[in-house]
Amino acid sequence: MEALPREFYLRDARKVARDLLGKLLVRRTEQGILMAAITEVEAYLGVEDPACHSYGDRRTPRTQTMYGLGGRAYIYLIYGMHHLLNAVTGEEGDPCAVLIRAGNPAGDRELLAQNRYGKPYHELSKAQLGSFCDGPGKLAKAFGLTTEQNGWDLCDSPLFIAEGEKKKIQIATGPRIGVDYAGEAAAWPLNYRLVEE
DNA sequence: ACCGCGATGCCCT
DNA sequence: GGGCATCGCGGTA
Repeated sequence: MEALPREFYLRDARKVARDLLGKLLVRRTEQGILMAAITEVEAYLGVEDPACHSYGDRRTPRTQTMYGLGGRAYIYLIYGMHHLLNAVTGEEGDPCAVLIRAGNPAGDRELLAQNRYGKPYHELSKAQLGSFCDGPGKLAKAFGLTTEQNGWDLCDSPLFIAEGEKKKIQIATGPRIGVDYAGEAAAWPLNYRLVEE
């Protein structure tokens, strides 16, 4: 399993977002490997996007990672308790990113289950099985991600994104979630999700 | 099913 | 000191 190359990320965030659907998010740990197929993402378009943390060229300690070269992981804490994972896109100095909002667990689920619910996979309820990684906070939790991994290079670290199943997919777009404060920009069709067949 | 709300800490003004 | 790229619970149907 191989990480997507740097060039994948050095493009418009909207293109990267679409192309991330169906790809495999992977984390290697000493205990094993964690995987999920990406099913929902959102593009954040940098200094001219009122919903983006870097809107208006806000260079702060938090947004520093977004200003770096595309392909790094931008992870931050929200609401005092949830971590959110983004892939930085574009060239250095162009602070855009794609938020990974949801995925389907893949491969061995044991480590994901342990991180997410503190229980072995076979003890999970039906409801728990169905809401494993269906939100950005849940996904980060299942993968054990915190600000400790902020800045990790998705092209050269144990956290990366790999090619998924090659099959035809259908993509639905919509408004971005939870950014009403951004006014009209919240309605920009920058949320992308896989349509279930 | 859907709705409302509280949790909780860090960032930025 | 205000607000946040969320989640899960407990209420009402």
